[in-house]
Amino acid sequence: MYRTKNCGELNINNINENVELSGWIQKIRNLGGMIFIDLRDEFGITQIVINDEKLQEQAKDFTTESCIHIEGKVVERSNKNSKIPTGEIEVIANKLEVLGKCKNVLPFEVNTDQEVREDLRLEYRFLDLRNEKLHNNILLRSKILKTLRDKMDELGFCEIQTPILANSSPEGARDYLVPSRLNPGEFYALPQAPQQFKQLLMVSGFNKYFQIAPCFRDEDPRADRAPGEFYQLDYEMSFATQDDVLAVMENVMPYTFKKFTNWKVDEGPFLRIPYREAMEKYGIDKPDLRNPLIIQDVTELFKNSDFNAFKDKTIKAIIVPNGAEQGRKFFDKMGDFAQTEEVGAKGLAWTKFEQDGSIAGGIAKFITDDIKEKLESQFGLEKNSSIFFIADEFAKAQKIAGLVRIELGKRLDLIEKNVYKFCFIVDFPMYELSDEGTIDFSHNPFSMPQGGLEALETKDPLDILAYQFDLVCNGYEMASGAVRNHSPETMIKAFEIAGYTEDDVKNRFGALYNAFQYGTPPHAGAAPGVDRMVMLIANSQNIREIIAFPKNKKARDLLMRAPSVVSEEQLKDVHIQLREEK
RNA sequence: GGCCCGGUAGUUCAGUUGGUUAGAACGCUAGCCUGUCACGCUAGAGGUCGACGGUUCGAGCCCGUUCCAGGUCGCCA
Repeated sequence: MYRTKNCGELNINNINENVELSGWIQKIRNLGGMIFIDLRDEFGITQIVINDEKLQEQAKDFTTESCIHIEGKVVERSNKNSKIPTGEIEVIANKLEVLGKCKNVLPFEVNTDQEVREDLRLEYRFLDLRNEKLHNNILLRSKILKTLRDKMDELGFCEIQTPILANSSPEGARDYLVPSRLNPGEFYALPQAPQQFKQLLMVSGFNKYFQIAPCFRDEDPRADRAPGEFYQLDYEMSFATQDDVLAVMENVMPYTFKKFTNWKVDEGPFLRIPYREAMEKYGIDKPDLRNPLIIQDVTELFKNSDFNAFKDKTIKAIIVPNGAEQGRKFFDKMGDFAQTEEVGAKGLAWTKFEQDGSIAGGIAKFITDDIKEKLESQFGLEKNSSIFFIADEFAKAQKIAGLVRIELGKRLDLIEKNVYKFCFIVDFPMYELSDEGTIDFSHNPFSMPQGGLEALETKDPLDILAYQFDLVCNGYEMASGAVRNHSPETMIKAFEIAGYTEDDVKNRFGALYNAFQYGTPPHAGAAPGVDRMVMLIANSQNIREIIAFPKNKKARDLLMRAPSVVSEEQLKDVHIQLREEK
C-alpha cells in the first residue's frame, strides 16, 4: 500500500518501471521549472523529479523531514551522481501524498555535519535517530546482538532471563530501589548484574547459561559509561576452569569484531598479563597495548644518586625511542601535564640519549656513566631516545607513570591505528587495604581464591590472588569474570578475612549460601559489556552514540522526561511519604 | 561532592580595552530560476546575550550567586 520498492534499491536495471516509494524529504531543490526531492528511508536515498505543474504547486508546501509517498516512473538520469548507489536513476513523480507533515522549523538540522548540542539532540532523539550515522549505529548494535546470541547458542549456551525486580545486594554500587506495594516498607532493587541468579542456575544444573542482561547501577557516568542502565553479555559455565571461560571470549570477541570491522583484530589466545605485571609495565589495569611504550623500574640505578628529587623514592622510567628528536618545548609541556592536579606529579624529570651517544638536557648531569651503561645494557636504552623519570611513593609513581605513558602515546602519535588489541588481566589480588587500613575485597567477593581454603587459612591476605580476570581492548575494560567460590566453608572464611561474620554472609547472600549446601558444581563465568563492545566496533568515543535512548549526565531521559514527579496517590500506594525539602 | 570547559538568532559559532543599531554561516519565509544533487541569485523575518544580583555614566564582555550542559576525579562488588 505504501511502497513497492525502497529508496536504496533502484538502479539502472529498473528503468521504465512504475514504482511507489515512501520516505522522508531529505532535501528539496526547487529550480523553478522543476523540483528535485531527495527521498530518504532506512535503505538509501532516491532522487524524485517533479516536472508536472500541478504537482509542483502541491510540492511548494512540502517541508524537509516530512514523510511522503510518491508514485512515479524510474528513468535514467541525464546527469548521474556517482556519490550514491541510486545515482544513475531518478523517479519522475506522477502522484504525491503527504503521509506525515513536518514542522518547517526543526530544532536542528538532521542531515548536517555540524555538531549539535547534545541535550537538544536527546530531547528530540526521534529526529536525531534519523541521522544516518546514529541510525546505522543502532542497526549495527542490532546485528551485533544477533551475532552474539547466535555464537553463544552455537557454543552450547542457553539464554535464561533473570528477574529485573530483584533484591538489593549490599556490596558494590548504589542500587536503584523500587518500593513494594504489597509489602509496605520493603523494596526491590534492580539488579546490578545477574550475578547471584546465574550462580544459582549453576546449582540447578544448567550447564552453560548466558543472557544479554540489563544491569542497573546508580552511579555517575563517564564518556564510556552510561548512567543508570547498561547491558552485559553475561555468561556462566559449570565444571569450568578459568581457561574455559577465557576461551569463550577468545572465540566470541574476534569473531564478532571481525564480522563488523575492517580493522585488524587480535586472534586468540590473547596475551595474559598478571595484574601486578600490568601495574608495573603500564601503571594501570586496563593497558592500551596499541601504545608500544612500557614503564620500567629504575629505583636501584639511582640508589646513590645526588639528585634530591629521587631520594628515597620509587623511580619509574619510560624510554621513548626516537624521542631525542623532540625540542625543549615538548619536555616542558609534558612536565606541565604531569603536574596538573589530575596527574599529581611533583615533577617530570627527563633527559636525552643523543645520536652521538651523549646524554644531554634535563637531568643529564645526574646520569653517571655507570647509570648510562646500565640503562643501555639492562633497560634497552638506544641512541636517539628520550627518557622520562617519575619519582614518588611506589603506588603513586606507578599511577603517574601510567598516565605519562598514555599521554606520550597520544602526543607522539605512537598509538597503532586501525587495530583491536585484546589482552586478559589475570591474577587480581583477592584483597586490598582500604584507606582506613582494613582488609577489603579488592574485586569480587564471589571469586575463588587461588589455593582455596588453605591459602585463606595460611597466607597473608594481601598476598592471596583470586581467579579473577578482566578482558581489556584498546584501553577499555571490556569484561570481568572469575572462577566462583562454590564452597560454603571457603566462602565463610573469605568473608571472615574481610571482616564479615557467618551471619553476615547468611543475611546478605542467604540464597547463594543456602544453595551451596545442596551440591554445587565448580563454576566460572564472565560478563563482557555489550555497550562498550558496540562502541569500540562503531569506533565511537561516546557511549550515548550507540544507545537509542540514552540518559544524560544526571541520568535524566530528556525525551520522556524521566524521572518525574508522581501523584500523591501513587506514592500512597507504595507507602512512601516524601520529606519536606529544606 | 571536587576540579576544568561551555551557555549569544531555530542550529553551529564570532563578538576587539566595558562604548552608537549585537554579526556570520546554515536553516526558515517570499520572489526569480528546467538538470540540481552542499543548486544558484535577490530580499526578508528571526535575539530577555541561561537566570538573578552587583560594579559602572554605560555590561554580551568585569564581579558574586544560581541554573543548565559536557569532560574528568571521587564512585563504578
